[in-house]
Amino acid sequence: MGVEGEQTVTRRREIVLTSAAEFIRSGYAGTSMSAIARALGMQKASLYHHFPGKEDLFVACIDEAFSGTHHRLEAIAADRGMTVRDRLNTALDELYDIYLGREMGMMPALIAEAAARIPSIGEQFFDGLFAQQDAAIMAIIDQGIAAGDFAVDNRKALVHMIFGPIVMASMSVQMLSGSTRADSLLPLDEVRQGHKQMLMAAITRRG
Amino acid sequence: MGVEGEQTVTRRREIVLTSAAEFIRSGYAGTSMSAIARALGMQKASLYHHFPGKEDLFVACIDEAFSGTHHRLEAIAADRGMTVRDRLNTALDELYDIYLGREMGMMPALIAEAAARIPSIGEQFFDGLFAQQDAAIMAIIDQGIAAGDFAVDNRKALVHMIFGPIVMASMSVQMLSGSTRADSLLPLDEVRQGHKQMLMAAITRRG
DNA sequence: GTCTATATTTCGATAGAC
DNA sequence: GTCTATCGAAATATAGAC
Repeated sequence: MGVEGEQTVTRRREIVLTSAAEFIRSGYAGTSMSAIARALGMQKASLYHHFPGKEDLFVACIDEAFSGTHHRLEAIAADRGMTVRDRLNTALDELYDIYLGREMGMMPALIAEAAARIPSIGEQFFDGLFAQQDAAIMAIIDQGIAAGDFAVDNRKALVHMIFGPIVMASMSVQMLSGSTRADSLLPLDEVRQGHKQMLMAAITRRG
Repeated sequence: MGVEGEQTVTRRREIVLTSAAEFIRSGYAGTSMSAIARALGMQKASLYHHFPGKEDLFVACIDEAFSGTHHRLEAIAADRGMTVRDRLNTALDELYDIYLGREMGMMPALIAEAAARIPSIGEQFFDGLFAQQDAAIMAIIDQGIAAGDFAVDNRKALVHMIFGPIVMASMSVQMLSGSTRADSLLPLDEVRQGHKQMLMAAITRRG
């Protein structure tokens, strides 16, 4: 691949990252192609040269947001230099860092919103990229079950108890983005530590 | 209050309920005043006779969605005909029925989206109507703590572990609204029962 | 690959008759 | 209280020069 090809890839990725930030802040319908072009410092027509339309650009944003996370979780699951409990703890920290650091927790809400306009998008990502993240986390928990450390009654519910509070924290951050009292109303570190501790307690095998 | 007044109240409530359903399905920016008027079988100009603008109509939808829930939870907390565990269990069922029955779990996502356009809305409802629901649930849990049945380390995290999975389930329903495999991909009853059991286990005092 | 200019539709909101 | 008609702005998307 030559220099031009690499630059094209970089440019495309730059567009996707900027677009994702705009979608996260203003929603799918609330983000215009003009606003994205403005944030990139380019003209709207130039944006349409890289992506055929708004829907395609949005799908690219979802792929970008979730594909990387999936692989990072799998790398943690494969790291046998840690105990299973440490692997799970590291994976949960990774999820919090990614979901809150880039406000990626708004993505499920965005997809739910866009699903009314782009029918295929909902099932495609619930059963695709979401399922991959679920599987990566559950793989670590299955390691703990095999080792006799963990016990899980309801796997589907556990997934919701892992991702639900993280997604809700991200939405709350967005909700309070214009508030000066955001830090006191939503103590993120406290919620994060408490969430991790309650999760660990919930799956730790007793006896 | 005369007949005309009552009809006006009813008409206003009818508009709010229909609007809320439209906002939930298509998002704040994605829902036009024309679409709401069409769903009501009236003209757009008639809609503007009842509400001065889209923002005011949206705020009315949020109030309608959350004010009733708050009072129903408080009624459960005050019912001493049940054990504390049964009160909490009933309150959680009430939350699931309301949040999933009317897809009210999309409201936090809607408010997060609208917060970028209506700056006051985020803090107002996080610190207002949300906080009232949190307090109503925590009041029941505090009854259990006082009775020696429950023990809670991190109250903020517990609130996220109660509402997070419910909100996420509601968003997933929206996400899969166009899917024929929704029931198998998202077994709502299974998730609900598992969530309740894990919550109960997490706050039950041991020893 | 980026630009200016524009086509077409839809948006929130209003005026005024009835 | 509901309607028809309409305004100005902004939306997605395209045409075509450079």
